[in-house]
Amino acid sequence: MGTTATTTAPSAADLMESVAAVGAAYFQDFAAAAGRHGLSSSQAKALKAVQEPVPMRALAGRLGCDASNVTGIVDRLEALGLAHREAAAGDRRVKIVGITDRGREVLDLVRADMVRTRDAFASLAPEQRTALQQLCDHVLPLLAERQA
Amino acid sequence: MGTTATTTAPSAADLMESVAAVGAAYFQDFAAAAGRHGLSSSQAKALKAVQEPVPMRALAGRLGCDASNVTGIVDRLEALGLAHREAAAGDRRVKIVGITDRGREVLDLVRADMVRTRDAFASLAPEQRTALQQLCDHVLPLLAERQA
DNA sequence: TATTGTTATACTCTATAACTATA
DNA sequence: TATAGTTATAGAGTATAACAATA
Repeated sequence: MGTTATTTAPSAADLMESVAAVGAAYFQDFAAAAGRHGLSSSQAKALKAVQEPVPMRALAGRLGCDASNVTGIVDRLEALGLAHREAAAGDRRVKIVGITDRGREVLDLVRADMVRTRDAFASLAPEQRTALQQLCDHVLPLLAERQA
Repeated sequence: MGTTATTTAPSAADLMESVAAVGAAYFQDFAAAAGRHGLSSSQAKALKAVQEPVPMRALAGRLGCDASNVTGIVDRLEALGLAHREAAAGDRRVKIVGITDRGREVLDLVRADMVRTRDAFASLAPEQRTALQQLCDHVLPLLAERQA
């Protein structure tokens, strides 16, 4: 147990299960925190995605859903005073979605409210945090390859 | 760059962002693979959760949703011939959900179809896979603490 | 013609509350 | 009375197809 060589490396399939479990737990915490501040997880995800202004179409891409959904999601964020739409300068077809000051506040509250997640990662030693960050950085571009 | 000491360890907050990105990419791949086999991501998640028989109530707990939702989800899985309900032996109120042979087949097909994810994790060296597995094992019980 | 955003439609997921049948 | 599962209802997310305005 003291040496790393005694353990057999897990298969990619086993690793997928563990990462799935971590991802699921993360999103459960995220959704719960968002809910405590009156947001669905889709709304909170969208709010995160518009911290810099983004056209509706591009937002759909970031959220991984059809463009037609984004209309409703942004409608509700706008009704809550958390986001706003502006006509684009160059092309009058496109609308740019931005976050309001209140939106930024709520987003910070949601982040601050993810206690379980923060505690879990804070419990890692600095070298472990660095290692995990590097693993994420390695894996992410491969995972996020623009799918068909 | 050759020594680990030159890099400052990332904060818990930064790590959360990276892990969120990995988790989101994973679930996008999962949902796409499920969709190619005619399942919504909730249905696929439920199918994974009933590989060993589970009472309806417990399934709701695993899926992190209200018990009333599970009725519809299992209805649809049953209509597809992928799951089945049985009355419990001891308590006639509870129904046990199980997976069918066809359900297992479809689940395997979905897993096999997650090409991006498998490739991403397969690209890690054995020591990296071991390290990631250990980090998941450390973090998961803290993340998954039964929330209120 | 092609593209952006929207609308219309239909289905799924979701929670809340009320109901039933057991316990 | 308490619990397991269901049903009823309403709101939100989702994709597809069709549409208006603009390019």
